[in-house]
Amino acid sequence: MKQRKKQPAQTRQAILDAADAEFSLHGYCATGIGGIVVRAELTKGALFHHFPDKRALAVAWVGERLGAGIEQDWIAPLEGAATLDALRDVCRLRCKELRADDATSALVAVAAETAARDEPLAAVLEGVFSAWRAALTGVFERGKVAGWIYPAINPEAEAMMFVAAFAGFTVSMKTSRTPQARQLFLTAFEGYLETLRAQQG
Amino acid sequence: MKQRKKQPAQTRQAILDAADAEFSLHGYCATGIGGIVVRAELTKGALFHHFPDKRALAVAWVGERLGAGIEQDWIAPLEGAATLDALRDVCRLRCKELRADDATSALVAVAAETAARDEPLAAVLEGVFSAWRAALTGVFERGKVAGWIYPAINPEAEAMMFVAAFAGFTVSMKTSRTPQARQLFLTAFEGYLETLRAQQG
DNA sequence: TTGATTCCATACCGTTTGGTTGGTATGGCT
DNA sequence: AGCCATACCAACCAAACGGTATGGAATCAA
Repeated sequence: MKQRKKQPAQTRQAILDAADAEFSLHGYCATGIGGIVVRAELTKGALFHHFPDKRALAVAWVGERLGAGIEQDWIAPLEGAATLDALRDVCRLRCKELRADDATSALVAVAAETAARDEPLAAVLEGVFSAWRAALTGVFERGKVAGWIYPAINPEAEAMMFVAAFAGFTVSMKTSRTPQARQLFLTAFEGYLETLRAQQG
Repeated sequence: MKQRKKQPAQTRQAILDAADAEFSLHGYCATGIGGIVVRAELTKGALFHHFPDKRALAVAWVGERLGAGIEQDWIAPLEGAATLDALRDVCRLRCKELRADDATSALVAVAAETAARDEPLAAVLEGVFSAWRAALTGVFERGKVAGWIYPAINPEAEAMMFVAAFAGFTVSMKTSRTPQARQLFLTAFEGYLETLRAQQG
């Protein structure tokens, strides 16, 4: 299998890898181009060859990496959820494994930081958020049809609430680093999920 | 009433006024000292006379201004809440009047941006958040005693969930500027509040 | 009045920032 | 072979950043 010493797409991915790490760690504004190229073991010339400016790099990062992260962490696992217990298990896992540099955490952090004043960034962020919400809307709709979700639930509104609650949780986890906060949230969140369950007989 | 041409405390408040506007608008990192002193119609000399550095200014802003904002918007109104309907009305008002530069929004935004890597800032942020949660914990506890909150509710956990949901909502409002998002969230959030109500008879 | 101290403005400094420039090496194509 | 676009690097740049040094006006203690 003969190929070039270096596929240009490889370099682009290496830049996105480094950008992912740096943005997830420091947020958008506090991340410097210099830090990214050092981590990628490249130069600014390489970076600005693949991306016109810092904002475009961030847009690509959100769309490709954070989007993929949400897809992997939330959308794919939820696709097979056919009971409320399955949904609850996904939430437990996401809650327990949540780290400050998770895709979910980074998504919320960069949205809170930039979405209010950067329209192209807000647009791509909204795309990822709406995909996340759409997956949950689908779960609730299917659950209503299958009879394991309370029929009076508004799927879209409930997805909005679900995502907001989890997004806020990622922020809370950054301020109070005590492990109690995680357990406290999970307790109430599981209670909330139970209220979505269809009543028996 | 004789007094100095200018009370030093007045200047300090003017700086905090300007810092409040700038930080609420641009976040922590993207806000420059220059922008603050221009808005305050002062100079760097005045600012650095009252605050040792940018971080200390931010700490004072969070503790004094955001703390007061949360106190005014959430804690004081909740003090008199003696029914679930009263709690719901406070939530409706906060939801409807929420703007991107609200104290609540700014608190969440700056927490998401800085709390993970700035410990003193995280500490004062946690103070404001925990005061907010404590007010809700008190409401739930009082409601349980008075019999208008479902007895099985864990007040602390529920306060955690409540604050997380509302915090996430402030972020969602920045990405999707459509008015539907606001209504959608409020719908589900009121539904959530109803699940806290004590069952009749 | 005098001396010390608080308060604030002007001017400046070193560093870092995002971004550019000129040039070179690579590999595909004819 | 010869050519040319792509991919990348090293060096550089103006601007903005947070922060400082200095000096003077106002105020207070004596």
